[in-house]
Amino acid sequence: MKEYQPQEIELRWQKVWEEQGAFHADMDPARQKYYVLEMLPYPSGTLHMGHMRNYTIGDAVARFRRLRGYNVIHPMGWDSFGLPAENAAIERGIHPREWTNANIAEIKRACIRFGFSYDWRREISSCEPEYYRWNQWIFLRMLEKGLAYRKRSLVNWCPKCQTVQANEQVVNGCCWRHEDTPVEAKEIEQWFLRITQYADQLLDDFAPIEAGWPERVVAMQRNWIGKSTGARVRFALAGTLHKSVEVFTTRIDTIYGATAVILAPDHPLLSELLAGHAQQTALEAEARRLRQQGMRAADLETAEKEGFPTGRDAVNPFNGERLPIWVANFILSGYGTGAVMAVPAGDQRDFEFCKKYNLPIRVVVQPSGGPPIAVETMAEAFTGYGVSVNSGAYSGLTSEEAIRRMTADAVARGFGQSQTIFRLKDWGISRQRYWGTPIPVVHCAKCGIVAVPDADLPVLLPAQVAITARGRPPLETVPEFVNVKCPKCGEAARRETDTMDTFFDSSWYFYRYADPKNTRAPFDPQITRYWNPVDQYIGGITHAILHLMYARFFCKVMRDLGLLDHSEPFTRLFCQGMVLKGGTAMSKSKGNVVGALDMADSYGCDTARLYTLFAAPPEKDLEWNEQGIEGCWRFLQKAFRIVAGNCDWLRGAASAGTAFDLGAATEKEKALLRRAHQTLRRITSDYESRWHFNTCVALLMEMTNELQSAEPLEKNLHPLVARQVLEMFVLMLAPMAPHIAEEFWEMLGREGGIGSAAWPVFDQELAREEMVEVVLQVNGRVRGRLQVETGLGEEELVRRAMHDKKVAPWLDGKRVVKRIVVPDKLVNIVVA
RNA sequence: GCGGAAGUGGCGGAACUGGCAGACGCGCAGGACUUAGGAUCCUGUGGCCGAAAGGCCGUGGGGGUUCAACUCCCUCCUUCCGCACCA
Repeated sequence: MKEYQPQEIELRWQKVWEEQGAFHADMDPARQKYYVLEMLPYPSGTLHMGHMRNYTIGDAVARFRRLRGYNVIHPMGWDSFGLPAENAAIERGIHPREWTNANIAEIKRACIRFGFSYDWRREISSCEPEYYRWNQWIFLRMLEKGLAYRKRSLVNWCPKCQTVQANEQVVNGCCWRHEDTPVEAKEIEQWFLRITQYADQLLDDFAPIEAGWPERVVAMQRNWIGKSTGARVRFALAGTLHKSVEVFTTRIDTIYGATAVILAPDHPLLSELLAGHAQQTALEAEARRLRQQGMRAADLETAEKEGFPTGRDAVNPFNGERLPIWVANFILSGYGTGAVMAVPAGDQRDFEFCKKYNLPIRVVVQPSGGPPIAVETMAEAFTGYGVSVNSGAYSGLTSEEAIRRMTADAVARGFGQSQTIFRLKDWGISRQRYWGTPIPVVHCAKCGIVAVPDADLPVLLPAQVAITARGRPPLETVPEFVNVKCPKCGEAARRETDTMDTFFDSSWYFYRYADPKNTRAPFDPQITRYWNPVDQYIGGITHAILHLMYARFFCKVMRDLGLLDHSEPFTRLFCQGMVLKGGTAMSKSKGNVVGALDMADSYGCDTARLYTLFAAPPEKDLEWNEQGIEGCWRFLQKAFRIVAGNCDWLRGAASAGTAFDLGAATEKEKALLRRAHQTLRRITSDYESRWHFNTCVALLMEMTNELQSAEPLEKNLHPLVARQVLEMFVLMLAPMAPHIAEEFWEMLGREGGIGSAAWPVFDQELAREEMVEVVLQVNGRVRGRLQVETGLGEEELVRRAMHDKKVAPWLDGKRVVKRIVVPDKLVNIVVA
């Protein structure tokens, strides 16, 4: 008998698949499409089971959908621009392209070795001009629409990356790549994308797809966008005629309780307010200190609220009261107007600040119901809604009503307006580094910023550049790149030397997969109309905000450009858990990496794939256990022995051609058919919707155990029964362990490969149990069990239950109060 | 503080709309086959009491609803993740 030689089997089938183009998918309007996508990887050096888990899940889904008859597109490509390549280049003295392409080759080799069913004809690599020219094209369309613009502003500068990072790329005040290095505030002129213009859509468009997304991702994005509705109110500057300071508030109803106005330390009005102050210089220095403090976001939690009075007053527009204007470290210049009205009784931060500096506190909202609040005994602010008090004509109104009326009055009297603000800010995409897409504009002394004409795209990234990490764009050092003629006036001009954030590249790549070779457009809208949106996207939670929000933004922009007819790029999103070793995520630096190719060498990739699916449900973290994988290895061994031991007689019996009469089936035959169809029912729903691959594997293990106990099959089973059961088993196994499944299929004498097979058809009749075990309870406790024929009537069930010899003693001398019957499952007799 | 997820044997985890808690696998124990086994097969494996039959307890703690609760409600505790002075 043949032995299970996974490496041999796997390499053979991988070759067959490649020769047949088994995973090539082409547009076919007659067939229903299914787009499965795993987040495209950044080709860094290390490759471990953590990566492979992501692709294994996607591959199981893709292969299952193919068996179900869908036209499945399942592409793979490379997010190949980016800093690590450039840093590696600096360290090793090789070109980023060389480093990147070597890594791509390595990952691709592993993907092929794991048998992932990608359509490699659609492979893309974002560092190739064929791809990034369309980044430039899209950028120019955004420029035309006013969605890309240039502005000077404070940005997050990572000293290690020597470049700017977007707000989304700053984690705990540090760069997402260097979590131990705080970003610095730097004022710099750079390119922004107006993502804020889509803030409302980014929130609202979740509604139809939300069910298919992990809750926490939706919650995180909502949180990040941070919509807040309130009012902008203008406070006149006391002692001036027309000067004023504006605040934003969500609680205009508490304005009678305002006892100060507080500005951010870098509020633009501050220098003017301090002009002429006796301690002007000292206070300006103090403001600078507070501002620096604000940048260290990491220790904000413990940061004490600090501030100082400017000596100037503002006038409450509602009652004319003069309020001192303060400066404080906890007011953020980038949010709202960079200034607030301090209402200590109604806001905990204001409360703490006013307590510390002995500013007055005035209660203006009383909770409706419950004891009234008194200033003297107040331990914390009351931030809830209630009833307005001490608020002039508005006293007695509910908070909601007061907000409505006071906002309306502020508008009518000309010192306020209702306003919605967002925490989300525009996306800064300029990077002062080399290995990225050149931004296709020219700076002309005469014409200003001039777009590179479409006909001149791509603006090629020069190959020969001296890359050093010194904080200036490396492209500046290439005269033949920088010095150009202005496309408009023809005079000498300078080319833009910043490159794009690589998140630009990955914001639309899933459209390019649909039409990867297009030389006239990023993609043909006719083709993306068929393939997109992505039906199932799979990737790590790390991109919950970053990539996933940018991609949603791009989708909406491209829709408005007339390129797409949908508003959301990913109908369903799945975030897989990490693979851990020793409790932490695998990483080269921690030395706890389980190499993908090592696993393929020692167990074969089918076992490795099966184990990653079996050891934990896919959304949970998975602790890699060397002993655990043995179980999957044994399972495949066992399955192999069963198929190999029976394929000869089965193939011989195939020509017999007799029909099988179910009526004449033995108990063993019926039991196996029943098991097969029951397994099919459960596994189909587990593959389709629940994604509990761990239970899929468990079900197949049970089926194998049952087959094994029916050995010798030749003696115990009619060949048609054995064949049906084995073939069902093979097809159900195929999405998870595709190579051994192909081998089985062939061993069983089936031709054309699993690619031409269809998912088995469920047979209700065969799945039906003839006998069931009914649990007998007395007062809810199990006291006995009963074998009965399926569908037995309630009356009869109760009768048999009460006469059961184990149940009867518990009923003895008791009065039966109630009888509960769940047909085919349980009888519960309640006695008193 | 706000938002999200989760607490089940020695371990990873099952239990679908309230109906047998612990499927499947790992590990462990015993046995079979064997020169040998780290191969394979069989049996057992939540805790306590008991020779056994059987009984009692048991899904983070406490309370509740129900004939019946891992599942629903209240409350508390713990862990993980995200955001964090957002006005």
